[in-house]
Amino acid sequence: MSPKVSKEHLQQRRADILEAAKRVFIQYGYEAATMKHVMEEAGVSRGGLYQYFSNKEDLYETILKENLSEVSDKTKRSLDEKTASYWDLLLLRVFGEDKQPNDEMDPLAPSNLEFFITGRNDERRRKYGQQRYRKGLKVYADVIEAGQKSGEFSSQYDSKVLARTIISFIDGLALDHAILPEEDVQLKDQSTMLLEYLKMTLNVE
Amino acid sequence: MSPKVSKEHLQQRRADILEAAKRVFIQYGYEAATMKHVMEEAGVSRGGLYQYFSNKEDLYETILKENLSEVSDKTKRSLDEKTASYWDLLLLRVFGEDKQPNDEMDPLAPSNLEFFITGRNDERRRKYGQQRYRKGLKVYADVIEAGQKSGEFSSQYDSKVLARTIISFIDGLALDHAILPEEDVQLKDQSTMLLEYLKMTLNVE
DNA sequence: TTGCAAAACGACACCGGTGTCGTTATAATA
DNA sequence: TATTATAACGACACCGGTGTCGTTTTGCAA
Repeated sequence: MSPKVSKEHLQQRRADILEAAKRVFIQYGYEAATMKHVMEEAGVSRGGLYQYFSNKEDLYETILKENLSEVSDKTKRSLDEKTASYWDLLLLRVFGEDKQPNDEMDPLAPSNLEFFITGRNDERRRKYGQQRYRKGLKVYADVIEAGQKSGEFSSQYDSKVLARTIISFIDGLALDHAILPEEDVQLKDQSTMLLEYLKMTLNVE
Repeated sequence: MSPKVSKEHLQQRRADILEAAKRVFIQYGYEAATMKHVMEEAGVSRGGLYQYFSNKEDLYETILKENLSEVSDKTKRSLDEKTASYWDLLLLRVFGEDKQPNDEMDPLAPSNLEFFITGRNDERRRKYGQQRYRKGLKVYADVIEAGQKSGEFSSQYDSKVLARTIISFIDGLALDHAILPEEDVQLKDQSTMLLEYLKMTLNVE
């Protein structure tokens, strides 16, 4: 398809592989996914794949990196510009675009948890995870702190503690729904509980 | 040590292996732990180990089984006998013996999460996890429901949804602290947030 | 159209973990 | 003390996944 350079083709191929890999990780999870799965899904050979990514870890971290930005960046930007209430900002960060409890969840969330928890004893992976987490944490903490300073939110809880707790809460929900079927309790129900929690701890509405 | 039967020696050996395995799983986590680690930690040969447990999964599920009971059983029993307030019962279940936020955590918790999340695509493992989870859920739901019926707890939230949310919350904390260092936010701080959450949703104190 | 750089290929060797099985060692029993 | 059932042993074959590397293919440029 693209021997001897061409940059565009090269990037396209890379993007294709990344897309395929993402699908594979969503389907199998991080541990169970193999490079062979990715090869087949992307329609590329072993050698071809390794030309772009040196191993599964590299591949996954690339996906993580490119996925991180979206909502988080948007929240950060909005915070700087202060285009909405802090409460709206927080809802945006927590629930995404529709800003309210919903049934959707980042399909990569389970794999992410898997990636970080299985990597907790690996120096490199742990450092990477922590760094990443801190960034995410900061977004929450900043919004909360700003909201508290403005008087929009109650200041009864420490912004950092609250931020970390909210993230734990969210991760817990993702974990729970990765393992368990919906049955009588829907993800939406629990998202609503999370919303209630936010209202209570920030004393909003 | 114990050729030709003796039942006691046999059970002792089995118990020793189980103890060793537990240590190994705590240290390495489920995925990274190998039967070799267990062999070495238990001071038993490959063949010896396989005499007692047919594989890692078997080994781990046995540990899970024997660890499950403790607090959960105690709570269940207390509930039947109604020896304490439902609030006390709930605290016992959530925080363990001292019934208040603390810095400790089941050292196996991270491995457990790992075990269940990596097993989510395996028919057997998933079924097993779900069944186990349901049991745990029921303990919470029963306490909450009883407390609500007695008027001790507010009934504004559905007991099942609340139970599942509490468990998610707890698992989220365990996950968070398996991956992240304590830094400025301590596990105890977040346990306190959990306690607050319980008070708010059940309208206690 | 021809030459070439390098993208794509896939066979291969390697590795670590697994579970088995024939052998050896030993505690109970008579 | 001899016998024996079987616990314990550890070498081995196997397997699936990984990453490499020599070969082939192919798009661009002269």
